[in-house]
Amino acid sequence: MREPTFLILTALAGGPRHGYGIIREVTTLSEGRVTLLPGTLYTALDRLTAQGHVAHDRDETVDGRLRRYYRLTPDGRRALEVETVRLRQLATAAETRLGALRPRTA
Amino acid sequence: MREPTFLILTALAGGPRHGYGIIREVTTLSEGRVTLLPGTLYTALDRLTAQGHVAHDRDETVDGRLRRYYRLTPDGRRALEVETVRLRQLATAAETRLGALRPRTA
DNA sequence: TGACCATGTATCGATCATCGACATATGGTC
DNA sequence: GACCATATGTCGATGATCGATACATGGTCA
Repeated sequence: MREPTFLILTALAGGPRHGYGIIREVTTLSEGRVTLLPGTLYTALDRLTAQGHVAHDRDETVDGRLRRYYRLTPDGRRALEVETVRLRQLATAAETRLGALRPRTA
Repeated sequence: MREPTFLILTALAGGPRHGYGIIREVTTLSEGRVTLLPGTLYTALDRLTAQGHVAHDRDETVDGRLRRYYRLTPDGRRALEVETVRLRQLATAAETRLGALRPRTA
């Protein structure tokens, strides 16, 4: 799973959101580092829906504009949990090796 | 940066290694989860060398077999550090949202 | 009035790291 | 003689992401 997909699932872990809302949430939770492109988001949502990680929630119309909401499925939540553990293990493994060769300054 | 590339840099953060040594080291540090394929490893090493993240270290011949060693450059070390921080931030962001909706059992 | 921006969903070709299979060679074991 | 571990390398296919584009609404600003 790549970063944009991970961030989409993370955004939905905070509750159902519509596409554009996911884009803004991902910008926020990545601290401005990642700006989701429409092409990435909507193809990812289609793929995640087909995989059962995400489900269509409801449609709303606000000010004449459609909002299509998505939510994380129990399956998607599990996938995100597994992925989170993986990322933490990777970070720890790298930190161990980086730290071993570079003694602390203080 | 994707997982195989990250693991290659992490393996080299422990000191210079030759290709096959990297494959075994990656298997170890990923706890058996990732087995690097030759196609992934050697194209990645070429790419990382061109990017300046990795450099050719030395060649050895052991039992009639060539060993081509690579090492992490200061640039590669910095890239790995940046990437590690990124992974940790991603994991933390996800854990916050996962935890918020699923109260602790104890 | 017209330009521009934020909101909102959607498609499509290009890019590029990885995958999977294959090639080639040596040395040891069964 | 077959097979496996060691060791480096190429090549076509796959697939998520990128970048551009399209289209529609409502608000602001000149």
